[in-house]
Amino acid sequence: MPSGKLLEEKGIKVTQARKEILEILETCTQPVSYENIKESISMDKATFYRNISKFEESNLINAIESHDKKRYFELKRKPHAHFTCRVCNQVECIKSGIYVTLQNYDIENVIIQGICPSCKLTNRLP
Amino acid sequence: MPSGKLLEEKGIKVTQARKEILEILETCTQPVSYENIKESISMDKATFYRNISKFEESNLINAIESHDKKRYFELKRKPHAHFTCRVCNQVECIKSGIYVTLQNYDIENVIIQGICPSCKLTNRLP
DNA sequence: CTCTATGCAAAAACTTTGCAGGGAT
DNA sequence: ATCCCTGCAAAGTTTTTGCATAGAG
Repeated sequence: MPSGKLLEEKGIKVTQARKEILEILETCTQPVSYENIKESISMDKATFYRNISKFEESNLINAIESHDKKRYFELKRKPHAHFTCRVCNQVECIKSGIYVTLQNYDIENVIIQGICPSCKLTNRLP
Repeated sequence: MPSGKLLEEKGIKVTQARKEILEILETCTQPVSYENIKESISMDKATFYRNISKFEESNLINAIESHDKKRYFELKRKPHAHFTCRVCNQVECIKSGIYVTLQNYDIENVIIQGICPSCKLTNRLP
């Protein structure tokens, strides 16, 4: 979906900065931090974070906190879980069937922490 | 278990500060941040965090990142999941049966994010 | 005596805020 | 003209580091 449409649907004013952020998020298959994209986007960090906040309020994106104290963002699409590796700090989407329910709670995201296969194999241990 | 014993077992030198941290962690039923306990403990934050790092290396504790960008710590006891509320930011242990497995990954913790029953009821919405 | 732990102050890292200027309607 | 967005710089928050002193064995 064109990013302008997505914004209009949510009643968010369409600006260049907002379209750029959404286009990045639509392109990426994994959640990204500001650091990940600051090279490929011409935008001040204040603008980035202010717009991210707006997107969060409008329920457009998820934020995932990693061990490295950065926040990683993704478009809300199909619900799925995430894995964060405590060695390499990467955040990865886990599409395979993980279903969690908790009575009386609204569940918005599930984050699994541990060591990813690649770090296990190469013995990049903590 | 007396906190001194726990330290000896792990080959960590026993000090007053370390015993105090462990005693707090043994007392608390939910994960705590430095801010949670800084009133009830007479210890510099540098000492606190340095010892927390040591405990993490020795696999004595878990750390959970919350939406508020603080880290919450707990003794490693029986494996269990955690819930973090994105409204009140509290971290809560979930004892009920949540079992997650992922081939080739080492899973160390599961964090469920969303809105807790109390915030749902009182409509303390984001 | 030696080696590690502690406290204080300063640094670091990520995110947020204040403010003035710009754009869009 | 008004309202909100943007960029820059400065502030804020949590955690880490440097350094001198204190403490344990």
